[in-house]
Amino acid sequence: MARILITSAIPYINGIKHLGNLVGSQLPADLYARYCRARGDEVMFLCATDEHGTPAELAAAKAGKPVADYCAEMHEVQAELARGFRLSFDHFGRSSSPQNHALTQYFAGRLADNGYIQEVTEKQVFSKADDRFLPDRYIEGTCPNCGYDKARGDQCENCTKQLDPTDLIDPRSAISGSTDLEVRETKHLYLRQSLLKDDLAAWIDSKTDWPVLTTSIAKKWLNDGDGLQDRGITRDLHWGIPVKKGTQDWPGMQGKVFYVWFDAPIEYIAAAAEWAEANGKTEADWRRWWRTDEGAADVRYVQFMGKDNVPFHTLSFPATIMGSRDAWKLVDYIKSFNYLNYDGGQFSTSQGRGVFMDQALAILPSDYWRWWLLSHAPESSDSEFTWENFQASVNKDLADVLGNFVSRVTKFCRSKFGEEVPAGGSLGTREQALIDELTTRVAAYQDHMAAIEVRKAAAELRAIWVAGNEYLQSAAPWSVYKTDPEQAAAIIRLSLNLIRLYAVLSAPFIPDASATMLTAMATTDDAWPDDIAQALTVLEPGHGFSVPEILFRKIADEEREDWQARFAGVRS
RNA sequence: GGGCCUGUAGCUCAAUUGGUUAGAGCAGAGCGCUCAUAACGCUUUGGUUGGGGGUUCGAGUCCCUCCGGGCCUACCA
Repeated sequence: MARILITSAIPYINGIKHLGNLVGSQLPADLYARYCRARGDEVMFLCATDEHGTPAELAAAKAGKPVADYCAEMHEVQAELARGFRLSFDHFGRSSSPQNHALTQYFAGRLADNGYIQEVTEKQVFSKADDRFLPDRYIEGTCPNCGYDKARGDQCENCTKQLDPTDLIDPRSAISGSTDLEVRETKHLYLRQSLLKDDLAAWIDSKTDWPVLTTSIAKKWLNDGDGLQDRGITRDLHWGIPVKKGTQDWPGMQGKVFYVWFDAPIEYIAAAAEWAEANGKTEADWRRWWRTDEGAADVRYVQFMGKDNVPFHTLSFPATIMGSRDAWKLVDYIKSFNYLNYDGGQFSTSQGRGVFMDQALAILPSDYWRWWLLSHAPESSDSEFTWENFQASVNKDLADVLGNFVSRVTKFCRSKFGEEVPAGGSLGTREQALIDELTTRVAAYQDHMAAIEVRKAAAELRAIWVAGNEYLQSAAPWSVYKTDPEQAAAIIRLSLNLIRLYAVLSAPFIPDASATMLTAMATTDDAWPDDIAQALTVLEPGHGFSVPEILFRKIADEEREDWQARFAGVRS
C-alpha cells in the first residue's frame, strides 16, 4: 500500500475564493486524494488558510475587527465552503496555529545555525498616518516615466516600467492616502538561498517528469539575471509569527514577524501536527509523514498549485528544508495549473467579476461544478469559463449521458421486473465485448489519474459512461423482453451492475452523485474494480434497489442567461 | 525590454515526443430506437495545423521570421 502525502496551495484568508482559485489547487488535489484512497493507498491530504501579511491586516481593519477574530471567522467560512465542495482534507489547518509558530521559529533557528540567514539593514517607506511600513505596492504616486498618477511603488501599471518607491512623484499611502511618509532604516533577516542554488538546480534537474510549466518557472528564477536572489523572510508587521531563533529571542528583531511566504509553506508540515492534535494522535503519527528518518522514507509527496505559486514551492520552501539540514520530506511531484478566465476576461476578486465559491453552491450542487471545472482544468494553457460551455457540459455529460443512463435502466427494470435485480439469462459475446472495452478504458482511466492528467481522465470517464448507453442500445432489452424475458433480465442485471461500477469510478469527480447511485443500488460495496467482469456481478439476483431521484437536472436557457447577467458585474 | 507558454474543425481539446490518410466531445445534417431527464445509438459534413521560409526520405511536432493570445519578471499573496 503506497503512502501519499498531498497538499493544496493554501488559500489566502482575505475573502472567498473564486472558481479559478478552486480549480487551480484544492479541487484537483481532492480529485487525486479521493482516487488514491479508492485505490487503497494511505493518504494524508492537507490544506489550510494562509492568514498572515498586510492584506489580512487591512481586510480586518476594513471589517472593523481585530485581525485574529477576522481570521478565525474567515477560516470558518472557507472551511464551510470546502465542505460544501466536498474537499476531503484530512485536516484544514491555519497558518496562525501554535504548531506553525513553533515550526517556523524552529526552521529559522536551524537556518541561522547552518549559516543560511543574513541580517540586512535596509531602508523602507514608513507611513506615520497608517503607523506601518508600506510594501512597495501599497505606495502610490505619479510615474516619473509616463506621468500616470496611480503608479504603484513596484511597477507602473500604465507603462509597465519597474519602479522603486522612491522614484514616485508625490508618493502617498495606498491605504490611507496620507502623504506623510518617510524612509526609515529597518533590519531584516534574509534567507541566503543563493548559497543553495546548485543544490536546488540539481534537484530540479532530477525532476524530469514534472510539468513543463513547473520546471520552466523554476529554472527561470534560478538562472535569471544574477541567478537566485536571497530573500527577505521578515516583515515589520503586528500580525504574524514573531521572529525567534528556535525558542530563543532574536536580538534586534523584537516586534517583527516572519514574512508570510516563509511561514505559509511550513504550514503544510504544521497542518499535519494540527491533524495529530485534533485527532488524538501522537507526535510520531504525524512525523512519519514528514521526516524521512522517522518513517516517511516511503512517502510520495505531491503538491498542487496555480502557476503563480511555483517559485515559492520549487525554490524558497525547498531551500528552507535543505538549509535546515534535517530529514524533512521534499516534494516529489508538483502539479501546477494555469489560470481559469471568466467569459472573456479574468476573474476579479476586487471587481466581483466571475463566480465565487459561495455563489456557485447557492446556484447548483457541488458535483455540477466539480465536473465542469475538472474536465476543463487549465493544464496546458489558460482556459475559460463560459456559461454556454458550462450549460452544455452539464446537460450533456451529467444529465444525458450518465444521469439518463441510471434513469433508463432503473425505471425499465422496475416496470418489467420490479425493484430487485432480476434472475435468469446468460452473458453472450455482446456482454463480453463490453467487459473488454471497459477493461481497456478503466486501465487508461487509471493511467491518467495516476499521472494526474485531469482532463484526459475526465474524458475517459465520460467514454466509460457512453459505453453503457451503447451497450444498452445494441442489447435493446425492451425488444428482447417481448420474446425472451430471461435474456432481457440478464441485460438489465448487467446494466444495474454498471450503475454500481460507475458510482465507484466516478466518485473522485462527483462524490455526491456516486453516493446517491450506491444508495439507490442498496450497496456499500465501493471496492475499486480490479476485475471488471467480477465487478459486474456484485449485485446478485434478488438484490433490492430503488429508482433514485433525477441524478442531475438540466440547466435551462433562461437560467443560464440570468446567471450570465448576474455575475458579469459587481459583487453585491 | 527580457524570459516562458500558447495558436490544430464553428466551440472545447487530443495527437504515443520526427513516422501511414491529423483524431474526440459539443454544435450542424441524415437515419434508427422508443427503456429513459425530448433522453440514447448509428452514419455523416467540417482542417493549407496562425502566415511565410528552411532542415529532413518524412514536419502539427525541429530551426528562422512575422502576426495574434497569455503568464512571469523577485516587497500582494
